[in-house]
Amino acid sequence: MSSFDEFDAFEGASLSARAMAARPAPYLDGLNPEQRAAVETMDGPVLMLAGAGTGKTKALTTRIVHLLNTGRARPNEILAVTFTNKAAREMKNRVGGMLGQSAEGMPWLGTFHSVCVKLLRRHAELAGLKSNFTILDTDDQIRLLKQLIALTPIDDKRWPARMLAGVIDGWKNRALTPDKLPASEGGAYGGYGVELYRQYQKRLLELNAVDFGDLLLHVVVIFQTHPDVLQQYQRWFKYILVDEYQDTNVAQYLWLRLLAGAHKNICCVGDDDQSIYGWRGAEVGNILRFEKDFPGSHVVRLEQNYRSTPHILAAASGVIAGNAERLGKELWTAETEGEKVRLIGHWDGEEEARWIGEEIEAMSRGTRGRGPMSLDDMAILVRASHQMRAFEDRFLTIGLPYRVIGGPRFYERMEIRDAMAYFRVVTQPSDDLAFERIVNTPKRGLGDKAQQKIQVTARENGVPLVEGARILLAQKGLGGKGGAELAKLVESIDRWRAMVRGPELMFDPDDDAVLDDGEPLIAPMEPKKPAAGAASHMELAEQILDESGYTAMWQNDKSPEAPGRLENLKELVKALEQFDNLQGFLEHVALIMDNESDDRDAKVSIMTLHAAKGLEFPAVFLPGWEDGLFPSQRSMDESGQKGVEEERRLAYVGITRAEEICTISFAGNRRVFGQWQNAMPSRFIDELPVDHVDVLTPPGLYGGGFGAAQGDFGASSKINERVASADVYNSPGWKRMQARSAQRDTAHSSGTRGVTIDMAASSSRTVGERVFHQKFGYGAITAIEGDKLEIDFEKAGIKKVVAKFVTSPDDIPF
DNA sequence: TGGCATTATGCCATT
DNA sequence: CATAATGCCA
Repeated sequence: MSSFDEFDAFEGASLSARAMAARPAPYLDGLNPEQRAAVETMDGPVLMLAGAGTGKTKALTTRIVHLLNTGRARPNEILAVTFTNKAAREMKNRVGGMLGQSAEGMPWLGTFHSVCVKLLRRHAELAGLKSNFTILDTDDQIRLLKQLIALTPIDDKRWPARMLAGVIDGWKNRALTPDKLPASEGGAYGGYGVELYRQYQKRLLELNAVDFGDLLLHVVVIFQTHPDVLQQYQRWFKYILVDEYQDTNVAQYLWLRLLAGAHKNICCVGDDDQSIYGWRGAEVGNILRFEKDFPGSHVVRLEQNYRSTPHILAAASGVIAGNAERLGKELWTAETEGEKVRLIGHWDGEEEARWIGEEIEAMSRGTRGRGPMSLDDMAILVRASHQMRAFEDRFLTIGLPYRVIGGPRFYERMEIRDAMAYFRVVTQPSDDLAFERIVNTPKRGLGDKAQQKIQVTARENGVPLVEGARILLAQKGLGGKGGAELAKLVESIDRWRAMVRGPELMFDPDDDAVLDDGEPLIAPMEPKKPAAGAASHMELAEQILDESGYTAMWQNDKSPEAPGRLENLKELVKALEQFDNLQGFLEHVALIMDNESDDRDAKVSIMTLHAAKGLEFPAVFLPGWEDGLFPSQRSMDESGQKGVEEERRLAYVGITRAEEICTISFAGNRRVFGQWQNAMPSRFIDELPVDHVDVLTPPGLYGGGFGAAQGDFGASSKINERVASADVYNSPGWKRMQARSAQRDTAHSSGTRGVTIDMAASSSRTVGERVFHQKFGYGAITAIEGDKLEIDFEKAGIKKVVAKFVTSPDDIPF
């Protein structure tokens, strides 16, 4: 029983009686009028437009507490969904803190995906699954798709499986099942997209597996096709809260609308200016349309910012004002003090990293007029993860402690995935993908040929691969070393499977109980089996890794990373401790893709702008503000003006992370693909309101043009102090910047090292460029005449084609 | 079948 | 430049 059940307000009271029992609500006192309105407007649809730093989470958590305190709902009758585990965790902690007890009693507070897993486990059979289905990761997904593509005439060189995965994901985000796809999608993936999608879904069911998109999609389909099931949940979830509503995709939107359809007690919190996930299917339209979707809704605007100084807010506002479709919010603050946003240009990316490193050291020593600052209070927010390297390199050489947030994830490491595949083979008899992964890892002399035989036998008999292997062995179809090894493996798998703790429910019946009229929420369930004693899942895990020879494989490996991998495996087994069984752990890993490092040492944080959403730091560095990098060329190519707007929102998110000091920088030259390119300052820099910006003069730019050779004042702290305190908009730097943006459209090159490519010219074709043509395939441009290109195609020879029929090799020709 | 060298390709962001 | 994928050879 959860601690919430002892919460005295609920004891034996009927809903109406509970509702009337008004209790003191001291927690409301700390709220401003708007926040208070967002909390107290409990019935009916509410849209909370919450700008950055306006106390959104506070309002949201207080609302939950208020719902509980006024007896409107019991803890397990509130559905609260977020996008990230971090957000869910924070909400749980804060609600728990306000109530003075653990919030474990809120089973339906979680991410969209984790809530959907719960729902889907209960009703798996309605989707053609068993309740212990596996959640595939991207790797498995790609591998499966590759197998299916191999059965079609499609050339997977030209049409990579990755792309198909993206296409299918897009469909799932829009809640489109194979038979609901509009005819316009028929041409996707060389005309085979729809059929491959259909087969992929079929194969997933056979494997008793789902991918990420399926978690939402299956539940939506179940709700749509089983009104009785939907109705139960409509009644069960008395109040619905949604965080980051601007990030919802079509599937999530439908899901919410279905669940809120009856009582419409739904409170969506979001900020259209922070919608930065369009590329993964988020529809800003959802939030823009809220009032139409839910007639009679209350709209509350949280605009008072408690985070940043006035200059930082003004800079952010100035940038975001460039966007057209906005619901319109203007952040304001009661604060009056504060530094302006700092802007500085550098010669190249390394110089930028060096300067930021020195700046951070200066701040942490407190030599900048303010007291010493902890490294924990500083962050570098980059547009693309590859930008992180320059900083890592630099910080390693100067010994500046840093942490990369959202870097390579623990659970994505090879050894962890291998180990997990072993666990999956043991717990999931039909998990062929896992079996394929481990059958020859460590090497067992089972190469392509042997694996093919297993596949064929399995297919002929219509059984999973492990069983296929068993049959193959019985038929003496595989001799020699490989045969003996395979026999040993199958034997081991049998032994491990016998040790797995017996079957049990994959969901927790305590999550809900009975509806108000006494009707059980879902059909009666088998009771949970008592915990088995002897062989714990941790021991089992260790045994599996040992007996399979997997541990030995790394012990015998003399590569430098082998010890680290063994260490990771140990950590993996240790992590098992927190779970009741292997299945539970596998699910955790599939869903919780973040690695919280609990190191206590102060470190600078390096992360992407996307990863920074929801965070704040006293000092923020925003490097790499160059056209093509930020806004990213790809985003602009793919989505045009809409792309630029999303990038602009990203800029807004970045600036609003800063509490006191915000430093934007750009570099004139940057190495991309091992080649030097020169770049122009980001168009967003022009949009910064001059009155709120300090232009710093970079070291190395005294005298001479922007591209002039740099002086060698590099590490001199004296110079740095001068630089840091420079306070002239009329500085050479600023003028130069203005000049540079004025000549934006003029072709321009000024490099002194290596090749320079003018980024502004990249929209048109150049001789020698590699391109792709729908019909002729790949080729290189040999000549350009007006809008016609002469191209030497690899397969089709030299042809003349109209320029608009060719694309860059990595673009998607639909 | 497994190891190595060469070659093509990619550098957006995530549950 | 760095890695994944491919092809060749022992």
